Amino acid sequence: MNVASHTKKPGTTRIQREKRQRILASALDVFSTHGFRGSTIDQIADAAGMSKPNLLYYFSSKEDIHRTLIEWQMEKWLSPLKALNENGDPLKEVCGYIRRKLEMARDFPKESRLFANEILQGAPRIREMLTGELNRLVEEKAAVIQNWIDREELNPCDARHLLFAIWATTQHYADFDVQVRIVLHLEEGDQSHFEEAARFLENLFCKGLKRR
Amino acid sequence: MNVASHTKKPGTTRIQREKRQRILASALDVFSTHGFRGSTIDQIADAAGMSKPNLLYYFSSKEDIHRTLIEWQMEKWLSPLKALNENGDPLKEVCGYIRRKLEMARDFPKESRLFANEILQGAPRIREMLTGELNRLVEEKAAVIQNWIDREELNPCDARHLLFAIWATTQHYADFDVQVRIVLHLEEGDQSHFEEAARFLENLFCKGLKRR
DNA sequence: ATAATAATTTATCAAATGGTCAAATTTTCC
DNA sequence: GGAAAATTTGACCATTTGATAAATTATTAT
Repeated sequence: MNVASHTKKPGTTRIQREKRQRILASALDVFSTHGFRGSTIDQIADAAGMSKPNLLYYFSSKEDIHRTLIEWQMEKWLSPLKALNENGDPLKEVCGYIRRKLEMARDFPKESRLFANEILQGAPRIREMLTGELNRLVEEKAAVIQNWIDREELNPCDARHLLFAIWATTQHYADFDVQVRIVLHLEEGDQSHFEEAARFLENLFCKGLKRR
Repeated sequence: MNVASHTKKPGTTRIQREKRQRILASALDVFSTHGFRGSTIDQIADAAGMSKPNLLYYFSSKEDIHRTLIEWQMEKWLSPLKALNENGDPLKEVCGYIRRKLEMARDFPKESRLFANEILQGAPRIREMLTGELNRLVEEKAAVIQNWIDREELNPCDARHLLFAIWATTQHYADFDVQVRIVLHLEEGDQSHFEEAARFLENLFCKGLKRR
């Protein structure tokens, strides 16, 4: 009997675990470059080197693959903000957060584009995640930042808009990679601009946040 | 004989001009929320209140609609940067640019998402526009900014990364609107946060750029 | 009014797409 | 080695989708 289609996660067997991983890796490739609707099961199956029915033996539908993928990536996605430590030095903490986000954009651009595609198109499949997990985390960390401001360790500013600005500027290097490379006249593999970006952003946000 | 399918632009007739406009307006709705591959001619035709074959009487293909739409929006898209005046006061000019971009994000979010979708997915249909028109404009305006820096009227920073940061932070409010509204607990139509955003960004970039 | 032209509809196609199923093959376990 | 379970395949199906052709209905110019 078809085990995989009953139990969504398990992967009891070695083969099941391996194949599911291979499929998710290919799905990340495909979904991140074409969005959900623009991606086909055939594309994912091809990329994973297996037939469509075979792929559908491991995941019950296109939605199933997408959902599993998003859940699988969610922790990595939120981890940089989770690491923001209220007991650390405010400026250092914010700079550290920016650095981590920028490293994510450099090392995991597909993951960034996966979420970008989804949110850009109205987040129909991850709404609950935004109103739930993300919202709680932002609530918590915005309070931390507000606390720093109240204690006069940071220049007054809206904590949530600060988070938006950090997300936007860092993710930009992953989500709009094509444009960035064209404007900076960079080759495909070149990642030298991430150091310039880190310097620029650290400078920008530090000047904006440091009390004098 | 079918006029519209021969001459791409004209719209000699009143009806032709009006219908083509209606189609482009609907296409903006659809393409901006689903991306090119995720959108169907049927969706656009429905939104425009006409049958698919009728729509294809005015545009020869899905690509044709998309290309025309992009070309039609390109000037609006680039105009805020074009207005950056090298003879103005540097800080005022940059702040003005940020304000204009933010107003665009507020008043034309669909247009923003249209381009965001396209670039996010590798810009397969607007590559030439990026390597051509956009690149030239950025080249010109980056030189203007570099000039201000050389004359010590602005704090030293990488002009291109400054442009990225301005694009990212302002467009974020259009492209990731869903997320922004969830995090800020806003209703669908509410636009009050744009004033907060303007204050925050002006403060951030001014502090980052002003010489002391 | 009427002929010519423009606009619209209906019917239709071929390809693509998400998904199913039974049979065949391979792997696992005793 | 062989039974049972797991995996893979190929053939199939119903819809969707981009697109066309032909027939029909407005419009417009004379």
